[in-house]
Amino acid sequence: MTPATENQNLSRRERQIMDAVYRLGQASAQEIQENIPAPPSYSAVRALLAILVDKGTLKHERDGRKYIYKPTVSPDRAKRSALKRLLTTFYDNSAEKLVAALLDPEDLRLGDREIERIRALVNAPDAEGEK
Amino acid sequence: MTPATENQNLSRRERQIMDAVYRLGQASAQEIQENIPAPPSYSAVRALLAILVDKGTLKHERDGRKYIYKPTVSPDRAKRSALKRLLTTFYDNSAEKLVAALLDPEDLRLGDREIERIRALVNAPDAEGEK
DNA sequence: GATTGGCTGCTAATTTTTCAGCAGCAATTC
DNA sequence: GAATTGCTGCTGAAAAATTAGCAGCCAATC
Repeated sequence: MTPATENQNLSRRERQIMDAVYRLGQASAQEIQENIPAPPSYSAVRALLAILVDKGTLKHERDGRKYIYKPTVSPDRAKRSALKRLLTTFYDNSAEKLVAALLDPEDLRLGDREIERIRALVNAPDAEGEK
Repeated sequence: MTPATENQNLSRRERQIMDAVYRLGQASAQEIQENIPAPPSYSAVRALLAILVDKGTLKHERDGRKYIYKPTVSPDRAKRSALKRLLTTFYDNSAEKLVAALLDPEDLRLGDREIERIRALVNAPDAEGEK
């Protein structure tokens, strides 16, 4: 009876919608539609949203006359879960490999600033007391 | 005309199978079945595999009498793509935030060893020449 | 107070996904 | 050389996902 932490069982469209919501933090049906690659009709989006609310992965609040949708799982938990999944699927559960990829200019092009900030982060004496 | 880099259009089962293949590097139908959470019948797995080969996201090679399945997209490209997706969906496109999450003991519990290696990696003078 | 705009809830139908079963084939075992 | 084992290819059917359309409601506008 795992709660909504179960991301695995979402359909393609459902997943797209969840991604959009996570990206936006929260959003109206219309905003969500605008944030999906090749979006279906507005009405289809709303149908999917209703399904997701029913499944318990999204909740909605009234904002004036419209609904604003938010994930039921806290962004933090969702991030953590996605990060772990990435690690196990692609990086052999090695944080080191992931960081290496992050630094690899073939992969991403980080600015010197960003690298500097990462360096500071990692070198901080309390690399575990943080947050 | 993006090639098989397009991960987005896979169904739930297809996605599960691809994840298993990426995790394993390469695998037989049977191994794949064993690596899926609540797997369908062997025969269903093979049906899905055939679809994926047809879609061009997997290729197979004979190994003796059986097939070994591999992604058509190189693991490197797949990793990069997944990493970027994680960044944009959950970390606001900030590598720094991602590293912070990596170091956060709430998220992962990295060993001191691992942290040390990451530190070395980041501090390497050629934080961009690295491969 | 009638009209318009933007949103909801619901429904039915099409399309896609998912599944299991069957026949065939080659190697291995007896 | 017959039987067994483990795999492939194919097919039809059930289940799930995806879609668009319609009616209703509330508030703002004229």
